[in-house]
Amino acid sequence: MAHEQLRRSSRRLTYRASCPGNAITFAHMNDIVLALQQEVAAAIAQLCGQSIDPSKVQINPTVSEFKGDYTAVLFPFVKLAQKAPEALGAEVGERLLRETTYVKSYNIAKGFLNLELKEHFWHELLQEVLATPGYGRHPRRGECVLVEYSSPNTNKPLHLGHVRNCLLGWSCSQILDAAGYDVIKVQIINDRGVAICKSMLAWQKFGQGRTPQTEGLKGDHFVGDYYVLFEQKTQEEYAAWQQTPEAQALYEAHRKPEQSQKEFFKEYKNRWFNEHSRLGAEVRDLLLRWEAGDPDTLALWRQMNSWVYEGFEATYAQLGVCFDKNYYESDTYLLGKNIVEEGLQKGVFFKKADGSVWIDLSDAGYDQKVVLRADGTSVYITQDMGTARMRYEDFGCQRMVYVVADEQNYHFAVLFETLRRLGEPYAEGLYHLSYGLVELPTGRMKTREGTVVDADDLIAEVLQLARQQAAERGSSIEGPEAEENIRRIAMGALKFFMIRVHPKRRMVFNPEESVDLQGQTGPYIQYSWVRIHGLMQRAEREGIQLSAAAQYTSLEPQEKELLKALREYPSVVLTAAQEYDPSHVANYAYQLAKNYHRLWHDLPIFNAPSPEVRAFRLQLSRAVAQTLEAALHLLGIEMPQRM
RNA sequence: GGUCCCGUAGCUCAAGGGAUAGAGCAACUGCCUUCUAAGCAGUCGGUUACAGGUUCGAAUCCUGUCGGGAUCACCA
Repeated sequence: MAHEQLRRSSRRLTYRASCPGNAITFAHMNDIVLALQQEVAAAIAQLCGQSIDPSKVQINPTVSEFKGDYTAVLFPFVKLAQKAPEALGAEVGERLLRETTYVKSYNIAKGFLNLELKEHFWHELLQEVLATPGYGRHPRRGECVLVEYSSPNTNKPLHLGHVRNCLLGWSCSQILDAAGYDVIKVQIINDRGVAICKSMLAWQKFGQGRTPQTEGLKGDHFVGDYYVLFEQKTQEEYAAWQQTPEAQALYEAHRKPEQSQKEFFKEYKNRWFNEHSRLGAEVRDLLLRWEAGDPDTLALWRQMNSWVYEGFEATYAQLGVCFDKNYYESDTYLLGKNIVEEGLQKGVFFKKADGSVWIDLSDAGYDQKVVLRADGTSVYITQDMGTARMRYEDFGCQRMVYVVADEQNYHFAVLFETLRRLGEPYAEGLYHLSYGLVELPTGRMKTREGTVVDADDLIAEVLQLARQQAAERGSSIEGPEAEENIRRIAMGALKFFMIRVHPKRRMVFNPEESVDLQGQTGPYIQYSWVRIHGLMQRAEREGIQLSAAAQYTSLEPQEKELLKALREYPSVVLTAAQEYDPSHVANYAYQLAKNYHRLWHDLPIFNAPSPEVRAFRLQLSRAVAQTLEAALHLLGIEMPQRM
């Protein structure tokens, strides 16, 4: 099957249009940016005599070249206030000094009003982070979101593309959960059709009763091997057929000018398979028997699929993903016909002379699409309509997210538009989380060329790399704990590598270089956590009191940077949820870890010059560790105890 | 050909319309007798594909051009 990952969207369904949650912008209380926005808006409003929307006031962290912590951008208001930027800044700055309890000083550079905050603000911020259980998690909204991801075929093992799909789907689910939604995770398993019949037939003919157990193979690989074997045998049959007089005659009769025999037969293969191949005929026969419910065929089908599921479960367990419900194409492939009937009655669909049913989306920039064949059987989109409604009936989710590669953008655009015209109640909440294919440096992965990167192989390789690096470092721990640490590091590296790039981007994976463990990586972030973990253990051992922290008054820039980063976390989660984009969380965690590594290097923590500085830095470290752990948890990355 | 997506350092990627476009990798150079060097710091590397436009301000928004990809099945 040409498309391993059966599913797809369009950006025309923008978040804003489809997401009612967008209106709720929860931020934790006393947020400094919200407060500054309001104060600045009020100050400008007073100056120019008309009300200003606080959300239009842009507040940024001050760039390092200037003195200050946060900067209000005043350019947009100079015309309104009819003052020079500097004068406007001075008036707003003075008012902030007067009216607020937290602004210590200000300075103006062009239209930028740089604000320096008083020390007590930083202490309060730190205490709030520490005192908020699940800091960064948002209140429950009582709204349900269903996320579909993975969507495997049962004729072969999972590959690199599925890994990206699973990691995106999982992290997106975690992020939506943290943003306050009730998330249902599902997969649709493509368990029927020609592909699995090929594996079945090959096993029947050549398997000689072998099983995954007798061969010592994972079930999905075992079944996949028969799929490959089928393709090999077919190729052999085709090669032999090409030598026959019948084939030669066809070539002479139908060749295009200048077309070589090789090119001709390459093009002719599908037709040959359908019209001449003995194996092709047998597969079609098997599929017919499956559809007729032949008991032997169904028994074989169940047997082979159960082998595959065992294998999938093992891979999912390695990836740390799971599902609340599985949907099977064998259950859903006949669905949607009643919807077609409704659509005809509503006049959304129309019937052609041959009896096939269509929808005309040309006014929306799409084509006419068939939704039911002339013989009354379903097509892909019919099933998807049926499945969508089934899910809505199962869970009542107003929003459903499909994590599917971008090659299916058109399909999902059409599906969503169709459901909208049918007036389905969840239609506005449909979203296709469309991600770019993972490519190799040589281009797209191709089954036929044997360039598919297998998921299990990939995981094994990264594990091996992490093990090797741990050995080189002369790890201080051994046994099961060491192995668990290595597993977390390896998977952390793999997951961060896949998630940190924007979903929509195609990404290139170079198996030669594998996955880095240094630099901008998962282990880099884990390492900063491990450092803190070590400090905390020591603090506990030595019974260090942390209550003196508030006595510390002259904060270092490195400390403020960390606190500013901590403040951002809840809004990062929200943005990631709104945009269905886990890469925001990944890049945030990296920034936070980077800031911490710098502080670690620049400033003594345990050996700080005074007990209150030590207490403050330990508390700050704890807040960073807590936030890093929470952020990585959203990506499915666990922390090793030691590195 | 129509539609959609993408084009940022040699490579892999960041950057809510905001100040001098940032990281990592690769190459070179420093830093372990102080909390773990899977770390830190430095050097090198950019006309953000190109041309216009909008704006106080554009990698970001608009138009066009060029380049890459996907898709345009009564396949799933």
